[in-house]
Parts: sequence; C-alpha cells; structure tokens
Amino acid sequence: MDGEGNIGGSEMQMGCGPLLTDAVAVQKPMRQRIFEHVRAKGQAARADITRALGISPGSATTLTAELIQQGLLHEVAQAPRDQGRGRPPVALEIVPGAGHVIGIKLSHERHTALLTDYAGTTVAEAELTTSLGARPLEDLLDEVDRLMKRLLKRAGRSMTDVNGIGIGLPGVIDHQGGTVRWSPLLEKRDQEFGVAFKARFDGPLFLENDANMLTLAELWFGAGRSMSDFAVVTIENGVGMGLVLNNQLYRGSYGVGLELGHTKVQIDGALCRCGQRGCLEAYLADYALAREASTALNYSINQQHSMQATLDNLFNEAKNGNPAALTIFQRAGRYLSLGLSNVM
Amino acid sequence: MDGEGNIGGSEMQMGCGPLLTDAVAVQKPMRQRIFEHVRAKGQAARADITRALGISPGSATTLTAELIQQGLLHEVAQAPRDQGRGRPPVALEIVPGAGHVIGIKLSHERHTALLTDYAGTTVAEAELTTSLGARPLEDLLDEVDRLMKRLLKRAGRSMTDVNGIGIGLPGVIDHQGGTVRWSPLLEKRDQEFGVAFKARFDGPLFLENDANMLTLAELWFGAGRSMSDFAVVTIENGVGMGLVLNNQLYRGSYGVGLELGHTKVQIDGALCRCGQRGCLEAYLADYALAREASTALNYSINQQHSMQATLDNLFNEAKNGNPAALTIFQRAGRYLSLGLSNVM
DNA sequence: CACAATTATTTCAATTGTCAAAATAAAAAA
DNA sequence: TTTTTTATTTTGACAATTGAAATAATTGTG
Repeated sequence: MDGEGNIGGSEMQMGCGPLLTDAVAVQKPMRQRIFEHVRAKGQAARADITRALGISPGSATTLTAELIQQGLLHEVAQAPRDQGRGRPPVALEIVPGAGHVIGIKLSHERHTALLTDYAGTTVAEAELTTSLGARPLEDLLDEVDRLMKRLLKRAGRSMTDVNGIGIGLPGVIDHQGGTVRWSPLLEKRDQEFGVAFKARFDGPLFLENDANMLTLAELWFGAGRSMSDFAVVTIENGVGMGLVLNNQLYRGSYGVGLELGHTKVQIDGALCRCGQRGCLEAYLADYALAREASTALNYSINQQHSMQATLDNLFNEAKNGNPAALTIFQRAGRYLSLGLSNVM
Repeated sequence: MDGEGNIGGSEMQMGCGPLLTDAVAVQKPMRQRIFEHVRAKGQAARADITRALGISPGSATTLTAELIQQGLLHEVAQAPRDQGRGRPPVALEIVPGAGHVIGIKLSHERHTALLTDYAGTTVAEAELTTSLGARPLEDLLDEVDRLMKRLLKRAGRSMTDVNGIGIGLPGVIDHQGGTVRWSPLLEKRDQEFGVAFKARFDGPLFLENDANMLTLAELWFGAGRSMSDFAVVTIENGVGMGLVLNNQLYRGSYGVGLELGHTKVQIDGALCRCGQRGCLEAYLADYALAREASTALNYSINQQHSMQATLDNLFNEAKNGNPAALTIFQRAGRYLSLGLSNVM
C-alpha cells in the first residue's frame, strides 16, 4: 500500500543504451535511390542498378518502368561494344527537361543565380550587383525577386517550371527551420527567411550557409564526389568551413554548422570581432588583414581608406618586398595551416 | 569506327551528385529497434512502443510476440496505478539471462573485465595486474585468456554463454578491421588482433580504442544517454577523445577516431613525443607534466625518479603553494580548455 | 550457319512487413 | 450496471521485394 504514490520510485535508473535514437535514419524510397544513382553515374543500365543498389533484377525492371512512366528517366541508344558477350545492357539516363532548379548565392557585392535542369546542366545564369551593408529582410527578398525574374526571362521559362530553389548566404543559418540567425546582409537577427519567402514565392526553398553551400557543391560536382569525409574552407569576409562526414553535410545540433573562424590559434591573441581573443578569423579575415595593414602601411587613424583599397595596397607592398606587409601574409598563412591541422 | 576503343571517351565527366552513397544507412529491422527501445527504457508497454517508434499497434503485438517467443522479452507484473483509466498497459522487459556479454579494458598496469547480461546488469568482475611495456600479440592474448577464464569461473559460466566480447585498449585502433595500428601495449604495429583472437576464442569481437570505449559507455550508461552530440576527453597516458555525433560514435574515415592530443595549441610550442611541436598532449599528458616537474622541483638530470613519484611530488608541491608547480597545472588547464573550445 | 554460352531484362507467383479498422479486454467513472 | 477510456489482439488488405523461371539479344565455336 505504501508503494502506490510513486511507481517504481526506488528504481528510477533503469535500462541502458542511448535514449535518443537516430530518428533521422529514414531510408529513402527505392525509386529515389535509383534516380540518384543514375544521376550520379550519368547513365546506368538496369543491370548496373541491380548490382549497385543490391536489389533484384525484377525490382529494377518494375521501378525503372515507373520512373520512365513519370518522365524522369529514358532509355538511350547504346554505342556498339567491341568486347563482352551476352545481351547488351540498355543504358538509362535522366530526362534533362524533367525538372528545373534555381540556385542563388547572396553575397556582399553581388548576387548570382543559376537555372539548371535535373541532369545538372546549366540552362541560364543571371546576376545582380547590390547595395552593400545590412538591409531589411523585405529588401533582400526584393533583390531575390528581381534576380529570379531576370533569370527566368533569360531562360524563357516561368516560375511553374521550377521545382526547387536553393539559396546560400553568409551568416549563421538554421537550415532546418529556414531561419537566418544572423547575417551581414540583414539588419536584424533571427529573421524567418523561409516563412517570408513562402509568402512571396512558391516552390520548396532550401536555405543554407554559403560555406555549406559551397561544400555541397563540392560534394556534388567537385573533388568531394568520391570522398566520404572532407572539409571545405572559405576565406572571404570571415572564415567559413563546411564539413562532409560519411557522405553527408554535417550540420551541428541545430543546423548551425561549424565555426572554423572562431577556432583559437593563440592564447590571448589578437582581438576578434566576436569579442574573444586568438580566433583564427582575427588573423585571416579581410577586415583583420586591413587592420594590420593600416599599421604596416603607416596610415594614420583618421585617414579614410576603403577596405578593398587598403588590401590592394597591402598586397602590392608585399609583392614589392615590404617586410611588414610580407609578415602579415606569412603569419596569416601559418595560422591558417594551424587551424586546419586541428580540424584533421 | 574511331570511337571503338574508348567508349564515351570524350564525355567522361558525366552525372552529378555524390558517387558514394551512404551504404551504412541501412535501417535496423523493427524487431531490433523494439528490443533496443525496451532496453533503453528499462521496461515499456506495447502501447509505449507504438508511440515511440511510430508503428501501428498491430505491429507492436506481432513483433513483441516474436521477441517473447525467442526468449528475449517477457511480460512483467505491473504495480497497481492510482490514476489513469482504461485497460492498464502491461510492461515488457528484457529477459536478463537471455544473453551475456564480456567487456574488457586493457591498460598499462592492469586489465579489467566485466560480465553483464543483456539488461546491462553486472554479473561478475575480474582483473589482472600485468607487466608494463610492449609485448608480442600472443602474450597479450594470453593475458586476455587468463582474464576471461577467471571471470567466467567467478560467474560460474562457460564461454558458450557469451554472445559477444568487447575489448578496449589504448592506441590507434581500426574498429572495422579489428586491427591494432599502434598501441603502447604491443611491440609491433599493424597487428591483426581480430584475426588472432578469432583463432583462439569464438564469439564476435568488438575492438575499440579505449577513449572511444569510454565514450560509448557514456552514451549507453552515463550523461550521454540523453544527448545527441557530445565529446568525452580522457587524460591519462596521452590525451584521448571520443566524439558522439547524431547519437552515434564518430569514427574517422577508417575507424581510427580522433586525435585531440595532437591538436595544436601553440605555434612552435613544446616538443611532443609525436615529433611535432605545440601539441596539446605536450602540455597535458603525464609524461609532459613529469618533464616539466623535473625542472620545477630542481631534479638533476641524472637523478632517477619514477614518473608516478615525480607527479605525486609535483602535486604536493603545488598544493603547498610552490609557484613553479602551480604554474604547470594552470598552464595545462588553460591549454586543455583551448583545445576543447576548438572542438566546439 | 546452327547452336551453345553468356549476359540483360521481363514475367509472375510467393513472401514479408506494415497498416487500418474492427473486435476484444480490462480497468475507472458515472 | 453501464459508460468511458485506454491497451491489446485479430483480421484482411496492400505495397515493396524477391526468387526462379522465361525470354531476349548478343558473341563465340564447331
């Protein structure tokens, strides 16, 4: 009778093993995996698919038939072989016009956009030079609007032909929630980019940090295609990094990605704009170089120089052998390699 | 006719998207997921499983029936509830004696072993003090043999009751291949531990770096159970780290894990036994502290002191306010926090 | 040239895993 | 007692796969 109030109260610490299971481990449907395999290989026969995905030949027939029926795949005439016996395989290919995707990169000085088909070939490009500095979310969406209109006009297509839109921009991006936690392009923090976008346009949006975007590009089109783990480092306005682990982009616990720039390379080192000391970014980013350049080039504080001009100047000085300027670049290089070796 | 030799030679760079798909992403069968869920919770009713794993109640009945049939699960009498209506749930529990597992930790001075049942409760323990230093693989396996015999005797069980054996040891371990790339316990490099083990014993072996082992323990039994990403840092003979990303232990491209100890914390810093400079380990590991201690305590070079004695001495001196000794510990702490913040 | 060998693809019945919906069970509340 | 509520079981159906046999399209061989 005394045990009624708290059930099992005496033995709370039961069980073992992780409490959280990886609920994300949902296997993609077979149709999609076949589609992606054909896309990766460029073309593939049913027999290749059978071997690559470990399915039965019967399934290959059924599933490819469905994809062909949907207009996503089609058979392609085979070049005659000079060796190999047996019935020749018939290659399958992605129907290029089956769908289109827009990719947009928002950046400091100019935005660029690309329209590609499902096979990955570029259909049209467009760009837009923009005002520098932070702006309201609506203004940024206006720019996106203008850019997409220009792109579609150039390709002779309309928004209904577009099956997906990917946008990459600098800052701290929550990919899952479609939120921009912080970006140099936006005035305010924690802007609901995804929501605002959906209100103005349609088609599914994929929002991504620009370094992550670049990393994905490398994974899809570049050297990363055949690697299971790699990192991409960008040095621009700030230091960014994207990391691919196990063939997929690693996003932190809350989709925020990595912050290589704020890796510490020196105890009590140079002051960083994040407020801490010794960050890699404080030695590598353009604003950091510019800061040191002012000293090296003997600029007085009240002289006004644009950052780009300062950097150009610094670069020229270094080329001409100015030792102070050279040291800055050498040090930046050394710190970069240090930060990178830590990632390894 | 000219295109016969190399098929598609002109258009090799076809396709886009990752070439390697995550073949590891095989969803575990539902039966196993249910088993693991019950193990994690200690006990769970069919209705709980239905909700937790998102399956239909019918499936829960069928699948748990199979597990009960196999002798892995059983129903357990429920304590009377004081609130809540409706038919009371009947809890399921893992049959403790359904299987047993041996866990072994090989270390410098002594090896320890544990026999537990499938529910995770310890059945017996054993340990073995060992010769220091590197030895041939066969000698190490002899020690494992002796340890396991002692353990099983104490538990009154035989090898046939054991369904799996996990071994953790310091060094660079290839978990997948069961190879010891390097370990302070072994004379030679690249020893095929798994193969040699299988030749002498039976039952599946799980070989793991000791830091990774500890990390898994934390994931299964400790604070890590409710976290999706975390790191475990060990400071012993060398600095080790285990990392859990997305609820699973991260092993490098080839199962080698991480090397926090050789993260760089200081450009041109202290010399490390790995030959590089500025490694975290060169400030934190016991041999590094001992090295500095010799200086701080004014030991002359030809005096012979055991490492442990030196460290004890250093610790006492620091406690008594010796400033040189204090500095050593403070610096070690600072470098550690630096290395850790980089991991974040 | 007919025919075996070889490889690719298709057909088709059978299996498996899962679910939806209805039925049944066991308790508390009215 | 009857209703309400929650847990579990039963049942039939469905969709995804598979295995095995059949068919197709080649090359090599006697």
